[in-house]
Amino acid sequence: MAAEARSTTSEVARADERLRNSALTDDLSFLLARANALSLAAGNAALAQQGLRVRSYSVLALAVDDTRPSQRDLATFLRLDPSQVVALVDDLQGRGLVRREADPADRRTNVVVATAEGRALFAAAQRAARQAERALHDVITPEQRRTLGELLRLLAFPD
Amino acid sequence: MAAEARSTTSEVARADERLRNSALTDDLSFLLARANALSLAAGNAALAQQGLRVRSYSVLALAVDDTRPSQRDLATFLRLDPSQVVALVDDLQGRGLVRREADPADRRTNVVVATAEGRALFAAAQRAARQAERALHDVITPEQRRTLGELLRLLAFPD
DNA sequence: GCAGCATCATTGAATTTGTCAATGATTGTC
DNA sequence: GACAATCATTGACAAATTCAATGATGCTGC
Repeated sequence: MAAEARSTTSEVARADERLRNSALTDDLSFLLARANALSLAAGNAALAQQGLRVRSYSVLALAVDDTRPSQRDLATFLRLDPSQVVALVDDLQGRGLVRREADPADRRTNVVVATAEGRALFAAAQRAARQAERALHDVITPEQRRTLGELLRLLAFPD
Repeated sequence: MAAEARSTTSEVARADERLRNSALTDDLSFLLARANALSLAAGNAALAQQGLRVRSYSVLALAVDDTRPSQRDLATFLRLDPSQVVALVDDLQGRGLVRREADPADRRTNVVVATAEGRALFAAAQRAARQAERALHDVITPEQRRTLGELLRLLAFPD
């Protein structure tokens, strides 16, 4: 019979309930971190079928655009160390998804561009990513999604 | 004498500008990730003076509350692997900031509670964290901050 | 022109974070 | 009282983060 165990489903739920009333829950940073963790997990799961992770997907996305970013540009924009970009581009290039092209204007830099295969894979990956994102975000209305995007953009790109 | 180099300040800014118009910028997941990266960096910097990181700060925050969470509760709530919680609590306990207490109702679990020192340190850390957060978030109005909090809560705790 | 400083990509190392499997102690179930 | 499940813990490994050093190239000022 034992005293009511705290590990019962209802008890665990109650513990979670209690924690949700903690001070942390008013902390934008915490909410940001938790929402991001969920989003990242869902994204990685959705992209796994294309052999991508959120990281490499982001690099590929920028390579697919006609922006011709240098590796430095990618590092700055994605908030990565330049050495991480080397590894990411190495991987994508090794799979024939992107190319490093010489920049005629500056021979120090590599411009990263997607190959045809890269574009094709990205198209499929984007569909998977969008679907996963939609599933995650259908707890809020499209209107709220727009608002959220605007607010996050302000935080993510404070000028 | 050399064609206009792309590494000029204005050129880098232009590259960044171009990237900001990329498809990624419409991606809530990406914005979430970037905003979180900034927030995390600022948080860790602010908490460094107390010898804390965002991680350990979060654990301490929940231990300071009178919620008496088990380590499993902390893992679930913070989306950490239970083994990570072990390391975090080990560290905090080693510094005398928290205690593991036996749960009379279930001898398998440890309840994590803050010591007096832990509470004192947390108070200082919270001030530092709030100040850093304020600096980060003063690009949006208090009203927007409230809205953002509500929306993030929906994403972070989808029930 | 060229000397000195800055920037880019790259390598390598150290640290932190994320993920998983296995284990002993305990608990709940039947 | 046997059996499955849960908790904390350990250990191993992959991924991500951070930092310093380096060779090639570009820029600045003289």
